Amino acid sequence: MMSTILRVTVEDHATDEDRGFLAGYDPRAFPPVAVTVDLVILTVRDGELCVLLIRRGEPPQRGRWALPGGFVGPEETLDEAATRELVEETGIRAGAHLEQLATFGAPKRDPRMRVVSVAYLALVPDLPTPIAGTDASEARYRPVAELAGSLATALAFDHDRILAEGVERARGKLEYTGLATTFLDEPFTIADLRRVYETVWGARLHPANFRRKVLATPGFVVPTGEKLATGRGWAELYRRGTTAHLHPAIPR
Amino acid sequence: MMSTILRVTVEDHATDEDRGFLAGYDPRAFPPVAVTVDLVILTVRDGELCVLLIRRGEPPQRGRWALPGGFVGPEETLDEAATRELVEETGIRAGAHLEQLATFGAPKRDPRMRVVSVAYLALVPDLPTPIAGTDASEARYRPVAELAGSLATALAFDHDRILAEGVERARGKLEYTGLATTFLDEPFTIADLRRVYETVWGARLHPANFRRKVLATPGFVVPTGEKLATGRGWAELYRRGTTAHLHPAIPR
DNA sequence: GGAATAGTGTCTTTTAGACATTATCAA
DNA sequence: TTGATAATGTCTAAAAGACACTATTCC
Repeated sequence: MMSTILRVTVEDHATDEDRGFLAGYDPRAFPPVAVTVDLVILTVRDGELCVLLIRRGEPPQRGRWALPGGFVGPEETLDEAATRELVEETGIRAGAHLEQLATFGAPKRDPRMRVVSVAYLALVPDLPTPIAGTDASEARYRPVAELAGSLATALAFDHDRILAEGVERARGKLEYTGLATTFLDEPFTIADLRRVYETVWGARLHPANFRRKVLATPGFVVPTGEKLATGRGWAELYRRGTTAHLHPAIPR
Repeated sequence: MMSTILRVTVEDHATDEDRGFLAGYDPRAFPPVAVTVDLVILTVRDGELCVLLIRRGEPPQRGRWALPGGFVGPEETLDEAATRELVEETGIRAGAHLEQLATFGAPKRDPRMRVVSVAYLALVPDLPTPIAGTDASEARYRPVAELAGSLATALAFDHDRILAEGVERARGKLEYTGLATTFLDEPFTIADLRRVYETVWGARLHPANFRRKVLATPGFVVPTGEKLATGRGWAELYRRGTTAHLHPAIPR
């Protein structure tokens, strides 16, 4: 699993025999394929789970909303390409979570040519303002609930399905990891964290039991010792912990 | 998530505007990339978790052990290519589980050219005898424990890492799905199922508690009503259920 | 003061973990 | 008969679910 900080190791696997063999090798014998990364960038904003979409400024599918993404450079690893796209689209350099989601490569998913897209899932705090790129006429966070199931709001290519897998992955990850904290700006309250779960899962959680579970999990959140007067009452403030695995999981 | 039975939907996303745009489009403008599928085919044999490996009969990396795999055909989806490879290598057509694992695309992972490999994970019963393909001089199930960490037994390319991710995915999946049954021939006993867990996890499980947990999970196993005199004592026989999700998970 | 939310404590239910006992079959 | 394993039942510990209650702050 890929973590917030990427460690990239590229090894050259060629042997001496290989190098002789490779002299007579023609890469163009293979049918042309392009490899891209597409990003499902999720955040929680105003009590809604939102995804960063761009409106396509050029054909194909001009004017349709789509997931941000782009081609993988000749010297880039997949993780590097995904990180680059995340920075380009959101400006975020730290505090986000990025992991490979799945790869989509149906023959006709892009009309231009065979395009194999490696999808990545990013969880980011609400802070960032999206940045419109050169090939995107517009970039916006849009609530996932607005997009679900409606033909009128269908995304370009097969991005509806990629988004659905990303959302499902994110929902599952909250159960057994501490990644919900990556949706929040620091510091945050236990209630903030609970609202993240409630938003992503679309379900109400019992405040007292949720609090007990979170605080009983070592490394999930770190108390700052400070208190915040917010709305009615007050609340203790926390920062992100270093949680790897929640055991047992938070019941959905 | 991909299940045992594949449902493949390929859609053409081209619009009218796209078709005009595509007339002036040159796919060869992109640097050559090949897309392959590599399979981590796991089974439990003689109390050991084993993976199907082939010995490479041609360069590059001739003579090294590697995961079975091959190029994705121009008209194939990724799932179709993985299914085809699984059938070619094992002869299995039903009863196995196949899911996409992760995609590996570091620039120099294959010395021939940029190769992006979509790895799949397959869980199969012990039945099959591996089939050596045209480009494989030999095919064998080899215990995963034999391969772990030893430089002398390192696999070709980055297949050690792919294997490691496959094994870790399989271990995790046993916790919260009923997929352990796909390692077994039907019918099987609860003890057989427990030995699958013990083998994959490398840990001893409490027989009585394991039995209670499995039988308390609806749809995990289906009793046949028959009993088998096996070794010391006797045991009731079961078939695979239709379990989707184990809740709560089986504690590792 | 009233309303809303944060935090604390406790009781019940469920499930895992551990263990004892019986049943069955092979050597 | 003895030993090994399958199956059953029971006790304990841990965790979730539910609920009552107090504390604090804004209106």
